[in-house]
Amino acid sequence: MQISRATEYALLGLGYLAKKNGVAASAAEIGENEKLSVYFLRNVFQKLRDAKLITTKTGEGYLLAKKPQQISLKDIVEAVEGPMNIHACLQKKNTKCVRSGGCKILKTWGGIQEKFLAELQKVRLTDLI
Amino acid sequence: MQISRATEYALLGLGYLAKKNGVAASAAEIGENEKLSVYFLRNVFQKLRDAKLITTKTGEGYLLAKKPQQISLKDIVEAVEGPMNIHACLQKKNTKCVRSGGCKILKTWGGIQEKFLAELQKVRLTDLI
DNA sequence: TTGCTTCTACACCAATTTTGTGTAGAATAC
DNA sequence: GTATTCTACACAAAATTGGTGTAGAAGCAA
Repeated sequence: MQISRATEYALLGLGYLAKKNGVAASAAEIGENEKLSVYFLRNVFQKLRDAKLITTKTGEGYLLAKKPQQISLKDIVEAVEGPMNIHACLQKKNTKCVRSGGCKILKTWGGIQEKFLAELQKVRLTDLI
Repeated sequence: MQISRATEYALLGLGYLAKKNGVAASAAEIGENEKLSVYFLRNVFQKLRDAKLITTKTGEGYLLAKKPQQISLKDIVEAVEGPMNIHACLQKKNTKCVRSGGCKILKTWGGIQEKFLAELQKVRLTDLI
C-alpha cells in the first residue's frame, strides 16, 4: 500500500503555502521551489480547491482557505484521493455476499479504517512543516 | 486508498482453508466455492506460499502452514502486497531532500504506518471466518 | 508404469489507474 | 489593453492490477 504521488504533491504544495503565511503563490512558483511538475500540481490543486482547502485568485495564485492548524491530514488525503475506503467489497452493492466469510472481513476492515482515519485527523498541516 | 483484490483473494482463500481444518483444497475447489478466478487465485497463493503461510502438495492442493490463530492480517497483507510503505518519498535514496518540509512529512507517515501495522497484527485469521 | 490431478514458473495481455502534458479561454489586476 | 494565472477540459505515456494460458514437474493411486 502506498500513498499516491498526488497526495505528496498536495502536502508539499500546502506546506509551501502555509509558510507563505497568507501571501498567494502561483503554481509556477510552488513547482519551482518544491521541484514538482507544474502541470500535475495544477490538477492536484484543483481538487484541493473543490474541497475548499484553498482559494484561488486568477492572476495571483493559491491561498490557504483556513489556518494551517485547522487543516488535517485526513482532509488533505480525502480531498485528493476521494473518500477513503480501505476495503472494496468484491460484491456489488445491495446483493448478498455469496462468500463464506465475506461480511466478517468487511467489518474488520471497517474498524481498521476508522482507526486509521482517526490518526490522520490528529495530524495538522502545522505538524508537517 | 484501497486494499487490492489480491489481498481479498488471499483472505477468502485462507479463510476457506481454515474452515477445512487441515484438509487440503485445490485452487479449483477454492475458486469454485468462493467465486474467484482460479487463474488469479493461483498467482496469489504462490505469494502466500513464498511467505510460508501455506504449504502445497502437488496433486492435492493447499494447506495452512500454521494454525489460523497464528496467522495475522499483517502477515497476509505483507505476503501479498510486499512490505508496506505507506509513504514513498519522491526523493531517491541517499540524496538529501530538496523540499522545504520533506523530512517532517516522512516521519509523520512513518508513525502512522506503525500504528496501522500494529492494528493489522492484532487481527488473526480466526477473526475473519 | 501409466494416468490423473494439481501445483509451478513462467510469459503474456487487457483494463484501469496514475502521472503528466497541453491548450483555449476566462478572470483578475495593473 | 496587457500580462499573469487559474479553469476546464482533453489527451497520452507509464505503471499497476487483474486475469489468462501453457509446458512441465511432482505426487498419488491403480
